[in-house]
Amino acid sequence: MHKYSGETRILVATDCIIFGFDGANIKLLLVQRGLEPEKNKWSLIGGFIKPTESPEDAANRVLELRTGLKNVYMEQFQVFGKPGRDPVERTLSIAYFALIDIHQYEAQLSEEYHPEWFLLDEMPDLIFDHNEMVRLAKRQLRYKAALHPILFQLLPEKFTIPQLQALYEGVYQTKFDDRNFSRKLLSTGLLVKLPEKDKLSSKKGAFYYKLDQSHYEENFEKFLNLVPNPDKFF
Amino acid sequence: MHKYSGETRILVATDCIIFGFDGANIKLLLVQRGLEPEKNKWSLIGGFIKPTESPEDAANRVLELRTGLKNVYMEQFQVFGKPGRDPVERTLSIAYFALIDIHQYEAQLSEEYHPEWFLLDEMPDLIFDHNEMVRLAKRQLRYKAALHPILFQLLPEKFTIPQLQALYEGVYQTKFDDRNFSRKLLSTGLLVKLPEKDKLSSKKGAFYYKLDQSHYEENFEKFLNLVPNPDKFF
DNA sequence: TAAAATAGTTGTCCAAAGTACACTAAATAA
DNA sequence: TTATTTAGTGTACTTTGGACAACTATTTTA
Repeated sequence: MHKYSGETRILVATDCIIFGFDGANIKLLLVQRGLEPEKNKWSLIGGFIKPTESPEDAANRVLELRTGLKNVYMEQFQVFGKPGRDPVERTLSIAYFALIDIHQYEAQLSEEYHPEWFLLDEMPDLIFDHNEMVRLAKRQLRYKAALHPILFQLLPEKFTIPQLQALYEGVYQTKFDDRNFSRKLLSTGLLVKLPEKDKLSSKKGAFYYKLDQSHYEENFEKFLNLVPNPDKFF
Repeated sequence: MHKYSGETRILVATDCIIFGFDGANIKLLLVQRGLEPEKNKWSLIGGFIKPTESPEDAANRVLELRTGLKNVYMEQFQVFGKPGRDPVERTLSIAYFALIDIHQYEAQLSEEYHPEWFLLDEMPDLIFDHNEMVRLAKRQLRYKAALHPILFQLLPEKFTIPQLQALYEGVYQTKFDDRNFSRKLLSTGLLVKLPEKDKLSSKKGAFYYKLDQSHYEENFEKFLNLVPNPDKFF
């Protein structure tokens, strides 16, 4: 089974930084660690890679196991591998980040592991180097969202322009000009206007939009500029 | 020593996609694999992680061991971890990409492992999934170089504007307008003009420039736009 | 019925950046 | 001295980005 001789095999885990949006705030999904050391301390959702699965498969399996979540937008983020990062044993972690619409997945959240959503500025201290992972993932989210339309992954299928703007404003912790924002947004051609309105959040009501899926996929790699002066936020 | 029980430890390697520039062409540094299977077939520079070193340390150690190269610009790129990617044994590879000035490091290249530089379009077939790694790294290079001034890492300390332009044209396989290119470039404030000229490549001679190092480091994260319509190249 | 709140459109002004192309400058070679 | 080659600047036009004003529309509440 060990065919390359003289080399050391090490434990490899995946950890997932899960960003969610509930329509008003951006949150992070955490669980309480189930084993010693640091049992019951808060942590990212993670677990070890099995011999027959790819890291992507592992990340998805662990995510479903611990939270019940499936078919979630996820991308490989970064490897954390300093010796000593896990005090128990040398462990390498492949970090992923995921973006989800909190309401859409609310029902699925696992009873067994009771994961909880935390506001970004009300987060508990995390185990190991997970605080650092989160810090870097937040930065990465701002970076990538300034270039590509990934934040749509945080919204329900139908959403309003004010909702989308609130989301961007949450990510960048700033206000954008409504008029310029909606003008830019509509000019991308990414959105399809629906006949219905959302009447909950305002008196007038805001029209729902959905993504033009094929246009979205074709243009995902193209640069977008919904965020003014993005580099000042990193 | 194994403290988390019931989990499988796996081999972890680093592989490095090393881009070099010799003043005219972009090349890739490859070595011939020293062990079975696929012995003597061309491969990226890689090796296994030792128990006490971080992945970054491993990548640097392996790079120095196999090529003699030290203090090279390197960044973490992507993990390749599909089971079966190495037919011998499950191996996970953390891929890095490195950028170097070929002439600067020419003397250091290891005799023992005789690595060789290949033009991108004259590359031999590589072992395992290394062809795919190279394909993705080329794409990543184009992506990142469109946003940040990383290509300077491929040039000697003193370089001319025409050299730099040739480099960009090599990366994007296209021609840029000389006049606009140099004007954009100089307006970044990244360059310091030197009193000497390079008289080798032209009659008039082109002034040497060097990087304003502190300005470079401060602005590394800022977006730059030396490449017109960058997204058409991905 | 009027005031208030939010959604959404349009327009204007200004600055900065992108692009095309003509031109000048410096050195060498014939 | 003149032609040639390559380096680098200038100029004119267009496009885009961003700040902000004005106005309309729709519904609720006082």
